[in-house]
Amino acid sequence: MSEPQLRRKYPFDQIEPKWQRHWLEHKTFAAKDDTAKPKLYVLDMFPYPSGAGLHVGHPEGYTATDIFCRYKRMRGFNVLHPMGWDAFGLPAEQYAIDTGTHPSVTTKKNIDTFRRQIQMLGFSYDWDREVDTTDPHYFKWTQWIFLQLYKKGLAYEAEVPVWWCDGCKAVLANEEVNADGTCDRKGHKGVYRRPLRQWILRITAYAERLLADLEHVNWPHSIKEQQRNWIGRSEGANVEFAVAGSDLKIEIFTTRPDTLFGATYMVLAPEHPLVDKVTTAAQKSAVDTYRSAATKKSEIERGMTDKEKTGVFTGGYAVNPVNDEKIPIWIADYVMMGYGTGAIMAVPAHDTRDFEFAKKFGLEIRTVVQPPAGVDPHGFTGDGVSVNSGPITGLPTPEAKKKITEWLGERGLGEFAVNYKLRDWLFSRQRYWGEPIPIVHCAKCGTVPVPESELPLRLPEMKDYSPSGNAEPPLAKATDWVNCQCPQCGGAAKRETNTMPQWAGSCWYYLRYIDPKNAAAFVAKDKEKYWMPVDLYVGGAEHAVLHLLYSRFWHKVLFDLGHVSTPEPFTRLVNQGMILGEIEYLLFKRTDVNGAEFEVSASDLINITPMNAGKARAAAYHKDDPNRQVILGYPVSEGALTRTETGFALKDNRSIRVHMQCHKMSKSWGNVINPDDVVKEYGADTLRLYEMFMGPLEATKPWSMEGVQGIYRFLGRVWRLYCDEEGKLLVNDAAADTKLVKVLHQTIKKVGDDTEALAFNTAISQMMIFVNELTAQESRPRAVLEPFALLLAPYAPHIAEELWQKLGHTKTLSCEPWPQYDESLLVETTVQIVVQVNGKVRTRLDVPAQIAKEELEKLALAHADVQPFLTGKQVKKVIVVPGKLVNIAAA
RNA sequence: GCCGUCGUGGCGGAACUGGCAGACGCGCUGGACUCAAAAUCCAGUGGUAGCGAUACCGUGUGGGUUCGAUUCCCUCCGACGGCACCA
Repeated sequence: MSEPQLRRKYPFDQIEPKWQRHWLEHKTFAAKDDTAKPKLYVLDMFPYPSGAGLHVGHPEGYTATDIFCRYKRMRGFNVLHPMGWDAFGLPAEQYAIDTGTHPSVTTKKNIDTFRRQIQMLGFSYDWDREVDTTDPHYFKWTQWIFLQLYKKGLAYEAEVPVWWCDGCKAVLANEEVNADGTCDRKGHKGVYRRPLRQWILRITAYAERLLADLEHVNWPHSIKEQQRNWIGRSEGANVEFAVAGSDLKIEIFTTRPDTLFGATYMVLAPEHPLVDKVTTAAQKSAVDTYRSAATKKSEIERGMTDKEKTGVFTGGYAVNPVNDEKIPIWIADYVMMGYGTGAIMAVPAHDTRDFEFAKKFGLEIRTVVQPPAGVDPHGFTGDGVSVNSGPITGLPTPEAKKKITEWLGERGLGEFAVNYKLRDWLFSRQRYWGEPIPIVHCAKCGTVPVPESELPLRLPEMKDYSPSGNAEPPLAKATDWVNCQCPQCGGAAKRETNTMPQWAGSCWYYLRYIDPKNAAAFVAKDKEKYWMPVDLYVGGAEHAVLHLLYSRFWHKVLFDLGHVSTPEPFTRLVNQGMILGEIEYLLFKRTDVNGAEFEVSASDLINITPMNAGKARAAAYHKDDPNRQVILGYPVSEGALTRTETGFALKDNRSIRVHMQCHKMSKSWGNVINPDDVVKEYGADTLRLYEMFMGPLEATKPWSMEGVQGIYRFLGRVWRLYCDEEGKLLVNDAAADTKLVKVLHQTIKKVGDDTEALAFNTAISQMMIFVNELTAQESRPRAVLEPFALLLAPYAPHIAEELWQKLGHTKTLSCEPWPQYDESLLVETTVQIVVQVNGKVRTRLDVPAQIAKEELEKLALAHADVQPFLTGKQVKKVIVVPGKLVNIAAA
């Protein structure tokens, strides 16, 4: 591949560095805090500068926003488009532990690489606003915001069971634990619960607003839905059950208070504090055994074993407040301590879980909701009509809920309640490379915030950052740093040794860009007011519930404190889709007992599962093999294949079908495309344009090197429209013919409309149509080529600038106004009308655009190609859509 | 299991509020240029039948609404993403 250097179709290797330098030196894209122009704040999710460098996924979103920004500048907007680094985090620290290099050194190096790579793509960032979350001038304000939260009572310490990851030797947030019990960051398996003193942010206090305000943002439906699910609001009632023979009360939460009359037992979570008190002597050993087994399992393991329900009777009884019936109290691990009150009333007739449990343990199942006719009431969880339910008998479910809640309220037995799945945010990490939490622990004064005047609180220099493994953060070893004076009483005190999680710095970075050098405030009020909110935010969907929920939370706190002027930070959010590796073809082979290999047609396989072991890329079973012997699939080159009616098959043996697949780019799949290589071979403009041409921004799509070459050819053709092989200008002042002018104006309209709508792929195809049209012509009129350079500029800015300069302009085209199209030129004088008979196209008519309906109908009916389809039939109806078609309904 | 998104040629994908399905690109086929190749340019390219004009079929499946459905409604199938004993 790399031997004969591809002949340059145009000198991108000279043009691109030239213009990148020009833009940087002239600060072409510096945003001015200029209130006269309409503002536009376009934000990219800033990257974590990993050692691996830029990935082709990064430029996808960055190119999209860059095109939008460049376009909007030409439309007269004052655009803020910044970039920075989310640079705290584990990999740099891990690297430090492995090599002894200080994380700040690694971080700086990685940032330099990322900056170089990003600048090499010609993005129009305002580099004077670059931020770095590890810069003390930046994290000073991260710490400051933490103190505002602390002062508002939104940050607190607690000894709580937390997710501990043996692999990372650190606590994970709920959000960092995968559903299968592994760590989200590294996939480590040893993740379990352990109690630890933690800093926690009271995000639950904002649950209602975080949910409600989703109504007001223009975000993808799926992201909003994910946030709603994560917050998990549900309405119901808290109800108190007395414990029989004692003064104890057990509070439960239910979303179905209307089924209270069907409660035949109660379940406590094994960790519930009242378990000991309700357990009878006879049941004590059984309960203890069950409980210790349950605590050994993590909450995730419990969730995963979605098989048999388990539980133990405590021996105690509760009294159902609605009918004074005694019901047994059980403990079972299908009830979680972390949700609601950790206790439930069990209504086996109308709750799936309770139903299963009751069946297993032979507990009473009592129907209290009558389902619609024909539905089995046992295990019916939908809405119906209450039966056998005292005061609410006969009421439909929604009314029954309301009425019984009122009834409980009047008697002091319960009340309306709202519950959330959302838990408070575990905010501390037992690691070195993060923002120190600006808190001092004093024996006399307790927890004391570091005075704001002493911020930033820097990390101490350390030689050994390795975590001790016993949950003692590495900072504890920096005794000179830890031992300090209490800011309040002046006595001996110790600093907090936990650090903040990586999410902290990214919670507010979009605010710092607005005023990145301000030493007196995290952002000046007037500037904040001018630039906020962010008009467009583009990034990956993987941040749906983490970063995006956390930053909304912080923003709302800052809003309540009067520091920012908008309740939501990001007006519009767009997720760019993932770029997958190239499509590969797999040939499946089976080995028989003698070791001979047989090729197997993919059409005979089931359960084809991608895998990566040795050379094999997928595993499958033969559809007729009851023994399920594993058959492996190996990559095969496209050249060995041929097309058949049913798909791709081997050239040599057409009965052997191959399987097509593609997956996420990753080192292990060996399908990673490095942007550096693409830029070197084809140039940045090609990379930008290709990534936008692949498909809709939001879609997941596979990489194709041939597609890159197609774009490269296109840019070569663009270049040759303007100049010859020696670079001599071909453009002349000859008049453009009307057809060309028309295509130009169509292109101006479509590229403008599509860019506005972020439909970059179709904008590019329109530019291709324009170039194809012009290539077919002899003349090269300036009147169409000049505006075209401007249209191309947001997409392929380097080549556009160079051509603009060749056309004789001395200033950058970045500030030129966007070309205007002339509506009158787009109007067709004659149009082609489709004539259908019963919905099928039978002929086409070229007619004047203004033709009368009746005239058109007459022409259509009389047409020679139409007549044969009408003979022997009666015309029932004729539909005429002006400018489009005539449809004759005949029978 | 629940929630969400989506199924269009050989491939990536177009198609405004229901109105010519397959724009544009890739790939492939043929041609021009060349000693030859690369590059470039031109032409063709959903399937089936036919020399042909043309005809029939065709937007995951089955149905419905409509003069007309890739688009709207219902059923089922499949893919992807998220959540997962949340009371």
